[in-house]
Amino acid sequence: MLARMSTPPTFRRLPRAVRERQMLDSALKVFSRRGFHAASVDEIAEDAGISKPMVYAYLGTKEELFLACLRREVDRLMEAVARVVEPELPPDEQLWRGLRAFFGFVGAHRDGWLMLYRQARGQEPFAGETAAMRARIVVVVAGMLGRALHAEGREVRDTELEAVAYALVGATESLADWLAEHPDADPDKTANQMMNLAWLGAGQLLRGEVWRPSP
Amino acid sequence: MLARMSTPPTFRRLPRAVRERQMLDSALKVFSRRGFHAASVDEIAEDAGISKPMVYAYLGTKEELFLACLRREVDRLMEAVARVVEPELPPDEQLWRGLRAFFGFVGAHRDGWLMLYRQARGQEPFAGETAAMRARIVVVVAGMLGRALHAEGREVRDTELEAVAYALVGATESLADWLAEHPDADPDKTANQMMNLAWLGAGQLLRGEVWRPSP
DNA sequence: TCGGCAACCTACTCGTGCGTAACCCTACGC
DNA sequence: GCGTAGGGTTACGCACGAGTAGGTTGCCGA
Repeated sequence: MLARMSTPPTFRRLPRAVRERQMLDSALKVFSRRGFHAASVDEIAEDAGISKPMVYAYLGTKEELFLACLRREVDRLMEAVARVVEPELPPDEQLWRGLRAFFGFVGAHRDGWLMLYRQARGQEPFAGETAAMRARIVVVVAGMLGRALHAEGREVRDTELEAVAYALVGATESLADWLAEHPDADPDKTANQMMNLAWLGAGQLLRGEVWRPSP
Repeated sequence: MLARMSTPPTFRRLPRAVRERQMLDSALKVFSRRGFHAASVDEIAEDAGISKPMVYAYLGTKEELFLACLRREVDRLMEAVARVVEPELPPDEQLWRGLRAFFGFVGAHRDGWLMLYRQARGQEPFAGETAAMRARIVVVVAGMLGRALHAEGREVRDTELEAVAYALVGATESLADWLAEHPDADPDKTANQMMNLAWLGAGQLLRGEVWRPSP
């Protein structure tokens, strides 16, 4: 049985680099849906169209595979944002471009976003990786806000600034999550909504206006 | 070896209700740190000071145990918020009280928050449970904003309102997460910051002010 | 005081899934 | 044409952990 079909090289031997990409693609697909523990290396190998020992030969243990996959997504996301945010631009334009790139990435790479946001947090060996990424982003956002306010002649305490940045990053992630679950939604429109909330809301807040507890 | 110590009833037999509480407490502790899959029923049983078959006898399978644990935390959180948010209050006062209760809960029940936020999302059998809770909260927040704006004579499209509510819930969660990792921080102060961001930011935004893409 | 129920245990079975040993086969350089 | 390196496989060892069978002990009411 299984006599050779008329096209012998249907199951081609492929160079290592190509196979590694395929494996990482499959790993992303499976890990992002199931999470680290519920995913099995067998399933990833099958999805990639090769057998399990190849995965171990090329990418190492399951943990290393998850990390390689995670790092690739972190790099893709950071690179997509960094490419459009030029340092000479005014802060609001930087934020706007960054948000567009971010939501664009989430819209185009649902799995990558789920990997970063849903799976890599909490699971202990990997939580630090995303936490570090988040921290970098928070610092960048806080910097933008700080510079924008400085340009208007206002100074705000760093801890205050960082808390606002933290909240804005969270709001952005939340909308990204919403976007990931509404594939027909428009990333640019979402970016616009977030930009409004960030620029008007945080700006006015940091400018000194406050809501008073007892009316 | 291990001859009976001088205090025979040190390891007391306890009524079922008490044991179940202890088990759920231990389950929360272990699940919130390790996640569903990495946690073992043996570890939970050991932490609770009993043996594994007791867990199965009282709370059922591992999945049912996780669900019972999760539902208890959902109920606690919702109850803590519902207790202070009286429907007759003006919307801003409702939001303020709700935020205080929420951050208070997170500060006092770190594990409960991690269970809800980090572990129960993404892991497939349970994701729906927290998603439903989130959805309820988003609707409530959107309702508050809508009523507040209505009182000022403004109407905003429901989708717009929901997106803003989604972002605010995300911002709140993000600050809660920050709070959970800074045990010395003050929940009330965090609630105040979030209140400012929500009330000033979202309010002004929904009132019609926009940031324009090209300056 | 004595049955019996309910709390609790030890000691298994058995499936699942990571990681590997030991092999095959084809293309390409020489 | 032939050896070898590298792409590929099957089939297994082995550990860990969910879930259970079956027994033991203490408490409480009649």
